[in-house]
Order: sequence, then structure tokens, then C-alpha cells
Amino acid sequence: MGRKKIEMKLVKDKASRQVTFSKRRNGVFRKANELVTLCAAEVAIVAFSPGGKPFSFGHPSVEDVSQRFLNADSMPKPHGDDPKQEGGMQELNQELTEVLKQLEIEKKRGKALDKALADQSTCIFKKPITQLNKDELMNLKTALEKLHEDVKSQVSEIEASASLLLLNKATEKSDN
Amino acid sequence: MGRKKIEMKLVKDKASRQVTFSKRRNGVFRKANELVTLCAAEVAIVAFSPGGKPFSFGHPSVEDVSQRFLNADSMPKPHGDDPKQEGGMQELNQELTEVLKQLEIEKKRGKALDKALADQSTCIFKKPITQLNKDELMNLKTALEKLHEDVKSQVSEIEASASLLLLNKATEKSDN
DNA sequence: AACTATTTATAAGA
DNA sequence: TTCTTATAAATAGTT
Repeated sequence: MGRKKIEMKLVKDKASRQVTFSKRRNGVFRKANELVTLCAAEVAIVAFSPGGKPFSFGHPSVEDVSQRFLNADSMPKPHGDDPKQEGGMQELNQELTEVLKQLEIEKKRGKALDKALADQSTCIFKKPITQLNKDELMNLKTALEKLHEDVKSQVSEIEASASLLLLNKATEKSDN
Repeated sequence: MGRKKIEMKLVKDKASRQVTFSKRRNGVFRKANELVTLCAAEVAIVAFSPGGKPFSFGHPSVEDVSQRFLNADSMPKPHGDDPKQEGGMQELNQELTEVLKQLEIEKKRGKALDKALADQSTCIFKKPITQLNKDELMNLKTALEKLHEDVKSQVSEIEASASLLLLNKATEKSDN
């Protein structure tokens, strides 16, 4: 759908491929969200870009849907694991997921702060306030916006990988 | 996209809702498949119909993509790879303990960086306050207000896209 | 399941 | 990256 019809095969140019991925990933996530809204469905999506970055969409959450998928899947064949152990595992899994999330968030926050410090050492702030002109204020603004963007993308990365911990454990189990 | 535009809210009629789900689920899966083909991406989707039936799409497979998410990012295991990845209680406990340790380390680092940043920031206010005249104070006030507005608008932009497209409730839970 | 009038997604281009 | 726009593709209502 666009100016021209494209062949359904790998986009050769690497840059174009990344652009296509970004646009279409948004499209898929938007469609998934519409499906959720219109039909009261539950959907979880995880995806890797060609560059290897993780992305996710989930309603009510990737964790919840994964959980449900596991339960629905393992019900037909309830043989195997000791139910007592399974219950404990589940809780452990959730706890691990939660802690992993916090860990990654702390790590990313650390990186962000490192950047902020580095930016400050260039020190717009150290100048006398009377010398701050419009350009310098704009530089400040740009720096803060960049920081903010970094944090935003890092957070979505964290959520993607943290959420997947559970899905992974879940699908492993449903294979047995 | 059809004879008429529809509101983006729950389809009331149950039968219509099921039909819409079937059509749109196919649409989402088709789009996901195109994403895989065009971009050499890896995608996994799990969905539940309004009737509670599970559906899935995965390339190379739901399991593989999940696995990759985990391995790609947050695998803080100090020892070598464990290809078997049994997921037993014992191992999970070890992993939890390990991650908790790292969490503590990262939190400390974060606090230290916060302090360093705060120290540097105070230089703004230490400097020329006594030299500021009324006009200069007004300029400063205006600049800060502008900055504040910019940050605010970016935050609401993020919140909007988060609830519309990508992220889930997990976001709300992840603040310390 | 098919059919289309429309709406929506998006490939190129800026 | 974001926006614009011409065109391809998805789909709501209908049969």
C-alpha cells in the first residue's frame, strides 16, 4: 500500500529495511490494539527488528496473555509435573520477572544519568546566568529531549525482554 | 476500511464481534508474516478470541522468538550457557538471588549518580543570583517555564502512544 | 465465504 | 526521524 506495489520478499537495502520494519511494526501493533478494543480479545506480541532490538505489545499485558496461553495449553494434558511444584514455580517466575524488570530499569537509569552528567560537564550551567542566550537555552532543551528519548526507548526495550521471561518459561513447559 | 467507518469501541453484537475478530485476526497475522518476510524480523503473537479460544503465530516459532528475547538482553547468569534451560525451582532460586544482588548494586550506583548530578546542578543557583536584575529574573522564569512545557508535552505524548499502541500496565508498576 | 464501496495503511519522496 | 501524498491493501456491510 503505497506509491508502488512492492514484492513480498526481503528488502535488500538495510536502511530501507529498518524503515519498513519501524512503520510496519507500528502497523501491526496498531491493528492488534484495534482487535483488543473492538473484540475484547487478549493479545500479546513480541518482535525482533532486523537489527536485533526487541519490541512488545500486550493487552492486558504480555505476562497475562502468556500466562493464560500456558494454562489453556497445559490443560489438555495435565500429566507430568507435580502441581505443588508448579504453583511454586509460577510464583517464582513472577518474582524473577518483576525483579529483572527493576534491575534493568535501574541499569538504564544509571546509563541515562551517566549521559546527563557528561552533558553537564560541558556545562552550560556553569556560565553566569546573565550570559545564557537563546541558543544556549535551545541547546539545553535539545539535550534534555535527547535524554528523554533515550530513556523512553530503553524502557520499552526493558519491558519487552522482561515480559518475555515469563513467556519463555511458559512455552518451555507447554512443550513437555 | 469498509462500507462505513466504525467507532473504535467494543462491537456490541456478539456474532458480529466474532466475525470481526476472525477477519482482523487474519489481518494481524498476515501483517506479521509480511513483517517477517520483508524485514527478516522475528515475531511471535498469542491471541485469545472473545470466546476464549487461543490462536498463535510465530516465526521461526513462538518458542524460538521468546528464547531469543531472553538470551539477547537480560541474562545476568555469571556461569556459562545452560542449553537445557530446565527452569527448575533450584535454578530459578539461584537466578533470583543473583539478580537481587545486581539490583542492589545498580540501585547504589543510581543513588551515587543522583547525588553527583544534584551537586553539579546547584552550581546554577550558586553563581550570579545576587547580580540578577528584574529583567534577568523574568527571562530566567520564562525560559524555565518553556522548558517545563516542553517536558510536559513530551510526557503526555509518550503516555498517549503508550496506551494507544505499545505498552501495558507494567509501566505503572515499575516505579521505585 | 464472496463481493465492493470505502476507509486505512503505507512506499516514496521531502 | 517525521510529514505528506499517491496508491495499494484491508475490511464493514451486504449477499
